[in-house]
Amino acid sequence: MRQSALFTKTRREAPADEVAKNAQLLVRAGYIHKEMAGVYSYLPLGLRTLNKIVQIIREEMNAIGGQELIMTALQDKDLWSRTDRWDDDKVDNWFKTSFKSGGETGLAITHEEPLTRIMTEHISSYRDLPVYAYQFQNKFRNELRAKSGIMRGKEFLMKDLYSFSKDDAEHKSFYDKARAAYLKIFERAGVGDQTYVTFASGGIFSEFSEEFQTVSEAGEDTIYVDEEKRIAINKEVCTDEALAKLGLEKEKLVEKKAIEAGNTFNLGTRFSEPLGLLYTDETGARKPVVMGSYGIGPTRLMGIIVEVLADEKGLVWPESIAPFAIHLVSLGKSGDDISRIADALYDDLVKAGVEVLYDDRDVRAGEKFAESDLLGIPKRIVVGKEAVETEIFEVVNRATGKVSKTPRAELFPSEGGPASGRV
RNA sequence: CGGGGCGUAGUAUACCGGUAGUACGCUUGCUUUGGGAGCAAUUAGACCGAGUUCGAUUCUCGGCGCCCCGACCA
Repeated sequence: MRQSALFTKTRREAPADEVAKNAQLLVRAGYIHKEMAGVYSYLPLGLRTLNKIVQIIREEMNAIGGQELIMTALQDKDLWSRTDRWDDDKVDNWFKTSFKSGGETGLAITHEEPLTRIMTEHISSYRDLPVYAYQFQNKFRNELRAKSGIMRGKEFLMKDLYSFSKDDAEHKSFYDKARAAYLKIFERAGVGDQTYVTFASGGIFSEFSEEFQTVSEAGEDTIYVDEEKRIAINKEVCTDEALAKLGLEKEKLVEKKAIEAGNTFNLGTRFSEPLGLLYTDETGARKPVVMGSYGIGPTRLMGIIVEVLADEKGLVWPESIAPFAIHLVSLGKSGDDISRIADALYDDLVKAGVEVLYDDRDVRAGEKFAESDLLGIPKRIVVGKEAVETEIFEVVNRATGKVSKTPRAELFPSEGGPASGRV
């Protein structure tokens, strides 16, 4: 895309009402717009980035047998009353509203109840199990205090997958697959090294749940990490008893600040029993379905990646989730030789299937470079006088700052091998 | 929800009981052209309501909104 056609602008100064690094940089770079406290819109660059994250998650969920659907935001009060999760005493962060025709509704905080009910129409025999279903959907949580930019909002995108299994053994087998898939997602999103499976409170469902915690100073949680085993335990549940149960030694643990990037729960029959999700087994006996739920917030993950990878110049995206693979920066003026070379390179890169943001504006070089750094696209190709004379282009790696001189032909994805710059 | 702070141009900020200044941006002209350049001109502003006062953007109260600490965080 030509940058001259991009409607968003960058800002030199951070907004006065944001303290979190992720929100400051994303607003400055024009990726997001703050609508209200804890409520953000995703502008073209932000949406492209978010969609990359969503697609990685989708691929990994599909790979373990997940089937994608989408449920409603508006929720049925009666349904939630049946699992005792409607009253504000029980769940205090509902956004509730009413129908003009009478009766209450609420905006979904999560989707165990509606999906369990849906499954009662589709699961009746052991032959129908297991089933794995997931969605990407905006969740609404009426937080008393939104904070940390896009990492803890009142409206945010969530990937939630639910598993429906015959028994604990079948559930456990899938649960382990889901854990592995989650680790792969964080790996692909560029924060694998910093992300640990972390034992945490299971809330009202189970003794423990597993959180996926990404180490960062911006984190709200404190975890104790065992670097060797690459697992951690949340401070909230870190007792001698828990450590013994998990086989962790106190001396080997290192305290870190971390952000919860994902969470998986063993739900057992907490929802299937009250909502009547039963199946008939081989012997003709009626049994409740064993459930699990698995959440990752793509918008939060986007914030985490900013927190972990950004530097003093601005955003730094891994290739896998950057809004564009290449930032092509022309230092020419429209109509001159430099511009013609840059235009031709842009056209050829697009034809080759490379996602390019082309800074074709008549703006000074310094401003273009500063903006390019802020936007955080992994590779910058600079077209200056040298390129006109030699067909050799300057390629700058945003993360490392390394500059390399590259002949035109090598700017294109190679046949067969790993495509450089291709996404 | 407890405590604290703050609302001034598109953005970031300053001063003041006598209707507001700066920087960036925007628009225009000239210069400049590999790290947010320079000069000049232009454009544009006191969250809402009530009160005190001759006069309120400034003081008081209420509302709304935003931020921070804590609590909370299926």
